[in-house]
Amino acid sequence: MAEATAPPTRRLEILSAAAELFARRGYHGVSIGDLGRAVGLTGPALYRHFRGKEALLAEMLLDISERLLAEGGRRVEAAESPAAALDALLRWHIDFALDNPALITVHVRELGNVPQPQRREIRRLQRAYAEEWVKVLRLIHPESTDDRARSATHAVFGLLNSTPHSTGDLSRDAMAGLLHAMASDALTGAFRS
Amino acid sequence: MAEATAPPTRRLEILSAAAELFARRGYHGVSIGDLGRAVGLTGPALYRHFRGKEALLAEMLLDISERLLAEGGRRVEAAESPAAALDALLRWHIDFALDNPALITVHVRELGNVPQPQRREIRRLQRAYAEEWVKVLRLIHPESTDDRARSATHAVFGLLNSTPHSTGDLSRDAMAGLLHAMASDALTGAFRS
DNA sequence: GTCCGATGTTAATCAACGTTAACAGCACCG
DNA sequence: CGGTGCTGTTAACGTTGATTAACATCGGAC
Repeated sequence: MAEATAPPTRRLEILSAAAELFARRGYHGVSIGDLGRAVGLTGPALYRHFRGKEALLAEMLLDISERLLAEGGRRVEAAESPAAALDALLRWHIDFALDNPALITVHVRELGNVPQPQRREIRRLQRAYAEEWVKVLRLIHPESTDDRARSATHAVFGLLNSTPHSTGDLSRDAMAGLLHAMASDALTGAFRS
Repeated sequence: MAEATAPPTRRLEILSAAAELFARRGYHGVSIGDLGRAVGLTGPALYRHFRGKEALLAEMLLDISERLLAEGGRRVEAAESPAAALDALLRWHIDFALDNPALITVHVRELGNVPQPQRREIRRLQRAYAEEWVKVLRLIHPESTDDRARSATHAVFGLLNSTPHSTGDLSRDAMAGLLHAMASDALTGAFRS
């Protein structure tokens, strides 16, 4: 009873459905059976594609962290000034959050459920991504401190990542503009002594 | 083997420990046994104080929502101008978040695990609290829209509630000041057309 | 045409969990 | 004193869940 189409799309299809379910009900609130059903399979079928539930989550978070860091770093390097770099980071993060609300939610909430070997690596990537922001902020505000820049960065992440909880009152473009304006101003406010 | 002290403190003690555990590992990641152990009891002992695990969570979220709304409303009424009201809301929310990081985390993440009769009530309270912010923002920016004010409010909640994820680089006072500055500026940025 | 690897399925296993039952000590009231 | 709640405990129950085993199908390589 295999589907006519059995491409390597399956893994991605499962990851995508899992992101949605994990975001809505939490990692422990979703069973392997739920996951399978979401893509038209039975639970055990997932073991043909992933080592287990934890491995699935780990791969999901690893992928998100890598994408955030890679593209973030790319845009910073391409920028011609610290201010432009910050703007590029802002736009990248906003686009990612608006395009992948479920991924952002899981990324923020479920790290604690990833087993240790991979948990470390994900944390490393998350930290490296945050440090991109810190680095740029320190170039713009050399008179401040790393600690302040780090706290401001996390606060802005909180602001931008809150998107998934917004019930979509605004259009995507309006929301992107709003978040950009708010985050920009928050970041200048963070360094006004 | 009852403790010498068996005051009604027990309920609060359990709720407090539960908040900490739920915040760290998520509702489904904490067992009744874990909960009991955290206060020096066995799992089944909890049923002397709560109807069940869901009821415990419900009571916790209900209490948080009520406190946020009650004190928020009080401060708004006591304020002499919309600007002062906004400032009061800001300070109240920041104080609450910094003093109760675990509660804030659970409040944001675990609504979905509350069973239906009480879920509705909690949502109602959360909405009412957010509408306090919206109301004040609309007084300050009558030319804007409710939708915009609502989205801005949720974004600011995200910013302020991100505190628990900050690894405490700054002192409490420094953090409070930083959050206040960032949120204030974010909210003016939200309405600059 | 046959064989094989990839991809499914159903049935079985084993642990964990929420909850309830049965029982015990303690404080306090008469 | 004797009883009666209140608050614990341990043992037992039933369910659910992750994982594995055993078995089926299909498409393509030879």
